[in-house]
Amino acid sequence: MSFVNLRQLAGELGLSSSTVSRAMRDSYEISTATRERVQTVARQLNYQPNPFAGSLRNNVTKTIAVILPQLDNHFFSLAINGIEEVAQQNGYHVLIYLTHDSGEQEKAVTKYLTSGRVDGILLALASGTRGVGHLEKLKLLGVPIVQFDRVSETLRTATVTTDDYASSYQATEHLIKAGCRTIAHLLVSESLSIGSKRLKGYQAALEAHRIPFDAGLVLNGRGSNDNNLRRITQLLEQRPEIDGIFAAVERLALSSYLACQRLGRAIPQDIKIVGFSNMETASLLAPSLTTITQPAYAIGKEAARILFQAIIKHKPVLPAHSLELKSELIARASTAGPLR
Amino acid sequence: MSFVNLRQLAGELGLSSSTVSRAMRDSYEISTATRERVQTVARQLNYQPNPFAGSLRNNVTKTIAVILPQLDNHFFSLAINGIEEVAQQNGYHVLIYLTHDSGEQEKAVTKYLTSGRVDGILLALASGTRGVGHLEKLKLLGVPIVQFDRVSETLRTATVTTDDYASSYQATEHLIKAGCRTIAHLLVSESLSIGSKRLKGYQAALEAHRIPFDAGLVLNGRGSNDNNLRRITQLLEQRPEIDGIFAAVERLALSSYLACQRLGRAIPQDIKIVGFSNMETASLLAPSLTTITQPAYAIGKEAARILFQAIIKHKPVLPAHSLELKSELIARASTAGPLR
DNA sequence: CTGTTAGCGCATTCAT
DNA sequence: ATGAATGCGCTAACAG
Repeated sequence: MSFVNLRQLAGELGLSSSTVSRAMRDSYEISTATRERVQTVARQLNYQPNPFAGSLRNNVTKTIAVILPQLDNHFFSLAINGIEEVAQQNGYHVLIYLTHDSGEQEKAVTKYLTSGRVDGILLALASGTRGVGHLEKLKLLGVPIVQFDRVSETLRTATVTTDDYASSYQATEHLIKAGCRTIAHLLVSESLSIGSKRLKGYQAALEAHRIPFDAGLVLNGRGSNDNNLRRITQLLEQRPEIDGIFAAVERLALSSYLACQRLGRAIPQDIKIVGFSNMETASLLAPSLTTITQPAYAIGKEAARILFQAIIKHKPVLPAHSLELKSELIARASTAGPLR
Repeated sequence: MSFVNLRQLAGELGLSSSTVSRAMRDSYEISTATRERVQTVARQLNYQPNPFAGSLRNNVTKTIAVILPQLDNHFFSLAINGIEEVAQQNGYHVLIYLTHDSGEQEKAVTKYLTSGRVDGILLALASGTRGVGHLEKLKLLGVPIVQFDRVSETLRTATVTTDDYASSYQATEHLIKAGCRTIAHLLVSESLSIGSKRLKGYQAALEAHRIPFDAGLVLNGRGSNDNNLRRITQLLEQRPEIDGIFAAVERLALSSYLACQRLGRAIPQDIKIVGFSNMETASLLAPSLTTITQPAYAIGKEAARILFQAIIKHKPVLPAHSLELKSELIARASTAGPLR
């Protein structure tokens, strides 16, 4: 597909292909004169080395894979921005795979990758994943993996996460201090690390403030947004004493916001909401929504950075390289101008 | 990197590598017995063909590239969802590149791709792009390109877009019929196809309703969100007679929404806003915001589909294959419950 | 400093 | 129906 290959270029120059190869790679054993001549002609002929020949030869693909549940989520969009930037800096290419939170799809994707297609993997676990055998296999094959945000506890790799426990504790405490006594928790899949950690932070804050934990206030937000909206509305109707909501992910925060609007529950006078959200504008559009914002961009960057260090140094990514970044609780003083 | 290659597998089976190769590809000249034996053992040994050897041999990469301005935008996130789905269906891998709307970055990316790294390209043009020479070169090399959403008029390829002109006309007319007489237009880069088409739709609607066009009401929304917010606020202060806003992209719609809030302009009583937005929840969070929603997911799917047809049939992607999909104007009856 | 040669893993002739 | 030989484009070991 390239117009000209190494041999043709060498022919044009009256040199052997190995000399040209070396000249192109700035080898020390090539005279400056020939190197420059080679590179000039290469540019003229628009020579581009075939990346697959190189990969075949060197077992280096200059490519990483990013495996994600979805993209309809601000966290992941921002994370990819960070990943892609670091990848470009390192001269790497980024393959993207979406699992739609299905364990099966995740397995299928990892299977593609057992062929040595990539030098490393960045992974945010699907909520539908049960075992991690497919990932262990990849590790065994020597493919470095760095997990971010949604990580498996059993798979021993470096991880980049946020302070899920601490920020959830803080969020719940924020509600308690604002006077809430009956606080619902909208959960992501419990099998997900972020799910259980955020739940634990919520429970711990309740306990610290001597509020009994009530499992009936915990709603597992699976399924479509519409479905969640319905179920949240139901919960709020059944338990009218609820005066606070802590939502563990963006879409549940928004759904609960809508549910309150529809039920005519004034926010934040009548009921208060705190939710994880990385949508820059969400907290602005919904001024009464207090948000926990994760440094999504930084998480992507750091995860990629850790991965590249492992790739370049040919060292495994150890759990010890893990990082936990801080989220930010943004409590808006709902001071927006008149609306409606 | 794979544990076992074709030769080793052949050795294990007591066959030649060529037989095994044929058996794996279901060649007709292999007995059913051996074929099944081969495939069983291959599965047991977890044989995965080296994709680069295949690419080198066949000039087929099973990979496409998606080049985008950003990802901090709902349209592109959704589009990728569609693209990735179609790619998976066709057994293809997806490389992603972000240009951050810089023409230079776009050039750099296309340069990578002149090496035959991909079988085809899906492109949403950077607003910073001036010439399309870099893309012409790719076309010349025989790499099929399908443009979507932000397309160049000069580069002759298939495009997948929405009815930018018609929906902008409709949006503007919606405002006029709602009683607006002084309608501001918040524009994306004029050099972008979507920019000029949406502007023209706006102008045509004004003209049809005998409202003179006033260039002072057109604001070119470049730069950061904060910067845009400031400039929009300024415009609204300088021209208090403005009673309608038509925003050509999501982030400008949100910024204008915020600007109105801050200035204490009641929406929609005092001032009405219509904006392009693909954020499912935006129009819900901001019930008084009327939105034009593009079928982003479908656009991604269609663009990918057109590309794969070209790739599979080894035919060029002609402009004749272009598609224009319909957007949807969602005028919310602002019936949300009490808020604040 | 430069050329010759071999081999990465696979698919595909061409033989048998 | 199967095997032997060749080459895709490149790099590196081994000469000189």
